[in-house]
Amino acid sequence: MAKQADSRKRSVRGSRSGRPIMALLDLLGQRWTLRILWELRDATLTSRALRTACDEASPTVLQARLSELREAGFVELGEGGGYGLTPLGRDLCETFMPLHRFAERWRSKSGA
Amino acid sequence: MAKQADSRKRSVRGSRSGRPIMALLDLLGQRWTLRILWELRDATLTSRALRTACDEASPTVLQARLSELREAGFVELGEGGGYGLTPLGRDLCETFMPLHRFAERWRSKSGA
DNA sequence: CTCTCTTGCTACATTTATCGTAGCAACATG
DNA sequence: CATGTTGCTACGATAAATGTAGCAAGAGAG
Repeated sequence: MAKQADSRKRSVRGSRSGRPIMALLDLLGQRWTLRILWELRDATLTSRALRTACDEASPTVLQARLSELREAGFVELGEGGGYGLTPLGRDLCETFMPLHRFAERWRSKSGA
Repeated sequence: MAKQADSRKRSVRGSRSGRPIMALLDLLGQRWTLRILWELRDATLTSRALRTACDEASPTVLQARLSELREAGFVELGEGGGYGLTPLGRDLCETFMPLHRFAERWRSKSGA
């Protein structure tokens, strides 16, 4: 039940414009994808630990996302078990790490 | 049919951890949210122009996302019509603008 | 006023994605 | 052998997205 051969060319769903930014936006715009990358940002987690970290999300989606992220080359399954970011995945994580700071600023805008 | 009073406190769905980064990740992790922000990054678009830009996504979801993004304070509807980014929204866009560069690098990793 | 075109926005039936529970085989420890 | 991990999957129930159609309000033309 292989999902797709290459998520860099054949985009995740919807917009198949060919532009890599769209494929990336599509991939990240799926539920739990951003969250998974975030939780893996500085730790290697087993599938079950990841599930716990992700608010007990259903393993069905988690596995699906994990497969896509592995295909994309962002996440890998270590030999002794446990998921972790690849160098490329870590690079991607760095890219939207400023989101954390922004989120704090965002709350203070009107949330109290 | 107001969705929620404040997406900074009452998270979009699923994970209600209270941490603003989670609320933000949840909001951005919904279909079309990232895309909408991206398409609005340097242009004010009417709802229909946005729909065209977003690969003819259904107006139902687009309106829903637009409402959420307006509540979040990222997007606003101009007086003469047309959606645009607020200063805060522009700020958020800047945050993941490096994603574009990353996407290009990503493709070149093994895509050809 | 009427006809036309655009704006933002919505209804509703169909399709797709996600949830939640349960369970599998493989491997290890005792 | 039993117990407890690991990654991963099946499947019915529920929530979300799609696609088509259409609404009221406003602007401009005749």
